[in-house]
Parts: sequence; C-alpha cells; structure tokens
Amino acid sequence: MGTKLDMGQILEDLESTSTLDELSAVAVRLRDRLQVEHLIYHWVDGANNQYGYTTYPDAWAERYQEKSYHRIDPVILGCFQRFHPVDWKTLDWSGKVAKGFLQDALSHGVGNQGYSIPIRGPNGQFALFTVNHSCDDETWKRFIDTHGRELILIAHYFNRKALEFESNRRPDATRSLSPREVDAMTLLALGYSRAQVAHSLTISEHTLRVYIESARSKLGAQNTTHAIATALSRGLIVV
Amino acid sequence: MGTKLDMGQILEDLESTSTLDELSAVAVRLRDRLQVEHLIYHWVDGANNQYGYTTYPDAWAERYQEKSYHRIDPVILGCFQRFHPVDWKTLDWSGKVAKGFLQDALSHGVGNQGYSIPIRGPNGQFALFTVNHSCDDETWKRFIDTHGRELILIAHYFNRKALEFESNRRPDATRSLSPREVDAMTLLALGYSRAQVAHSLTISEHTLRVYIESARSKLGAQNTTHAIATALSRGLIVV
DNA sequence: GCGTGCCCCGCTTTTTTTGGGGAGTAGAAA
DNA sequence: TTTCTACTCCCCAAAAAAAGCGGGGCACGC
Repeated sequence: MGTKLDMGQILEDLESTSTLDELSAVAVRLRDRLQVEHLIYHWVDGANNQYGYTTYPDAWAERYQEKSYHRIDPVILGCFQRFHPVDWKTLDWSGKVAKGFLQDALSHGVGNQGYSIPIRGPNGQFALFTVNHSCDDETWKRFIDTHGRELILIAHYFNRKALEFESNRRPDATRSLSPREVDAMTLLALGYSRAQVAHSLTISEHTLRVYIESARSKLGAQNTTHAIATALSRGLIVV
Repeated sequence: MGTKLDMGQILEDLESTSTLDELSAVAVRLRDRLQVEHLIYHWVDGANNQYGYTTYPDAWAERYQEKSYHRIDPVILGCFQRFHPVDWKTLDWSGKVAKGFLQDALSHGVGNQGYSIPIRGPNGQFALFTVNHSCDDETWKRFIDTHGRELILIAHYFNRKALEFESNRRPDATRSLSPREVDAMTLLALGYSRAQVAHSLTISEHTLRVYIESARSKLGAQNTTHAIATALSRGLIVV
C-alpha cells in the first residue's frame, strides 16, 4: 500500500480508454496497483440513480440501491458539502441511522477505512471517487499521506473520462438559455417575486413571463420551480 | 517557464496560509515561480460578483467589471461547460462580441496565451484558476505539457483555501431539514405540484404546506422557489 | 414534567402564478 | 436577402400557491 505510483503511466492508461468497459478494466488495474480492497467511482443524482463503477460485492450494491442508502450515507452527505477529499473517519457517524448503515456496510464486505474525493462536473454533476480498505488507522493514514495528492489527480482524470462517455451516451439536449433568460432564472432563484424581477430587469411583468416560459420549455420543466431546480443542477445559473 | 516545481513546497505554502492576504502573497510567489505574466483566481456567482485574486492591471479588472464581461467572456462560458482545463486557443472566439472582447483584453495588458482550470465547489460555487502569458504557441504548449497536471493540483488546493476563508467570512447557519421536509423539497424540485407531492407522500396537501413552510422558514427563503434553490445550493437536497 | 421537534389534519382569503392567445423590433446568421 | 433568434409588449381567465387562523399526537432529551 505504500508503493510508488507511476502517475504518467496511470493517467495515460486512463486517457487511452474509449469505452466504459475499458475504463472499468483500468479501474481494476488501478485498484490492484494501489493495493486497496475496493475502488469506487459513481455519480449521484436525486432520482436515486447511481451510475458508475464499483468493486464492492454485488449484494451490497443492490442493498444500497434498494434501501436508498444514498439519502442517509454520511459519505455522500458529507462529501456533498465539502470540496476536499474526505477520510471517512472525519465524518459524522453519530446518529442511529448512520450507525445502522455502517454496520450493514461492514457486514457486506465494505472495508472500515475509506477516502472519498468529491468531484463536480459541468451541469451540476456530482461524483465520488472512493478507495476503501480494511486496516488500522495508522496504516491508513500512511497510505493517504503517501497517495492523497495522486488520488486527486486520478479522480480528476477518471471523472473526465466518465463524463466523456456519459455525454456521448446521453447528448443532453442542453440548449442553453439566453442571457435574459439566465437573468430571469437567477433572480427568481434568489427569491425575488415576478414583480420584483421585472422591476430589476426594467421590463414588464408580461415580458418576464415570456422569458420564464421559454426557459421552462427549453429545460423541459413542469413549472417555474422545476425550471429553477433544473437550471441550478445543470449549472446554467449560479446562486 | 520550464523549471521544475517543488510541488510539496508549493502546496505546503498554500496550506499554511490563514488569511486572504497571505493567499495573495502565495499567488504572487507562485506566479514568479511559474514564470508567467499573470495568475488569476476568481469566483463567479449569479449576482455578477467576482471575487478573488488577480495580477491583471487594475484598469482591466475594472473594465471587466464595468462592462459585465463575464457574460460574454468565452473563457468563462467555455469553462462553465467543461470539466477539464482549457487552453484559450481551443475556445470559440468567432463572433463579433468575442472578438471585440479579445481585442480589448489584449490592449489592456492581458497576454495572448491562457490556460484556465474550472473548479467547482459545494453549494454550486464556480471558480477559475488561470495562468496567462504572452508568447508563441510552441512555447506555450511546452509550458502546458510540463505543468498541466501540477496546475490542476495547485488550482485544487488554491480553491480549497479560498473556500475555507469564504466560509469563515459567511458562516452559513445551516439548520438541517427534517426527513419529511427533505422529501417535500426534493419532490417539488423534481417538478411535482403540491397536489402530486402530497399524494406521493400520502399526506394531505395541508400537511404538506406545513412542511414547505417550515423548510422555507428554516432556510430563510422568501418563497418556495427560493427555498428549493437554497436547499439545492446548500446541498441539502439532490436532484 | 416540560420543552422541542417532528408528524398529521382542517378552514378561508388574498395574492401570485400559470396557461393560452397575438404582435412588432433589432441584430446576427445562413 | 431571407431567416432565425432574442427581446420587448399586451389581454384574459383559471389554477395554484401563500398566508392567516385553528386543532391534536408522538418521541426524545434535560
């Protein structure tokens, strides 16, 4: 677990992949080279979809899905609010549900040590790159001290590839919003009422409605709130 | 421009800062060590706020602000949709406004070569870490080939520090939402109407209103849309 | 035992938003 | 040149949401 990595080789390895399967193969090699038990890369979105690659036992992956564990998993919750990588030990495991979850995870073959790197892509994509292992705290600390920085880079390149494949698979019909539409959406997201937004943009409320409506239809949203949420998670507006 | 960097030292240097001023000082040293003309780190948020550190001439920074150039700047627009670092040459500089912008930039002392790394933090934060220089394409390519990966890491750590300072400056008062409130907010964000949400959660619409209202007041939001936007950007719900 | 937070339900009134129309300008792209 | 997109304005009726009031029960920690 303390071996020196040839980063140039690893990153080239990653770069050279052109299918998801190849990426998975690289992930396996990477896991072996890092000498950890598990290596996980997955995306999270609100509709319970998890997508990615894991070396966890299938039983655990299924259980995780079935129980909607992503909603209580401290790793997900914690990483979602942080920027830097997170050692699982530093997360908040107090609380009944978290403890139950942890027990369940351990009993399904998940290692006791973990290090997760949150990754955010365009369009509000959120992913986690995780290495997982069973060992004592001291050993794990040495591993992280040695490979922490390298893992950040690996996670970066890994995600880059995954995004590439994903956007091929689902070419997002991301018609972008016009500047005025962005203005309107942004101000709405900031809590202004339509009257206030119209006033801010010095346009009539009727005109404003046209923007909202066209943004809504571009985003395929059901209503204004949905449009705001969609625009936010696609990264089309920033609040 | 091709010197070997002592990454350990640079990152430690970054880590050791505890004020924004110190971070700025590190940025200057970093610029000198990289032997580039300019080094810029800044955030962009919806309210036109730009915040960060730049070595551009003040005149340019002011002009940029005054003209709201962030709305047409191909670097911002391009990076906002990408995950990986972007060489300015690969961006779309066709179009009248873009060309005018480029001319204006060059005449204010901005170098012709640039490399920008998009960085996304929690709460929808978006930042750019940019190095800028004047030289020919060949020289620039060598520089990027040599330092590209290192720049990613530097950008990561730089942003990490900046986020740290910013969140100190603005401590978020994040009272968390109850499970039921999270349910309500999530479904609303997915575009369901109140009636549909109430039906999904098998509670009355009146009860649902209580959750929405209590979530709204916890989040200090003006209205439901604002509450959804706030919850999303604070990472309390995921869509 | 008391407060606090969570969970559930009811009514009414006012305000806001939404859904459908239609029309004209300017500027950029093809 | 034509075509397209973005931007601006207007009307109306219906639906939805907000905002105000009220009620009760359960579990947890101090």
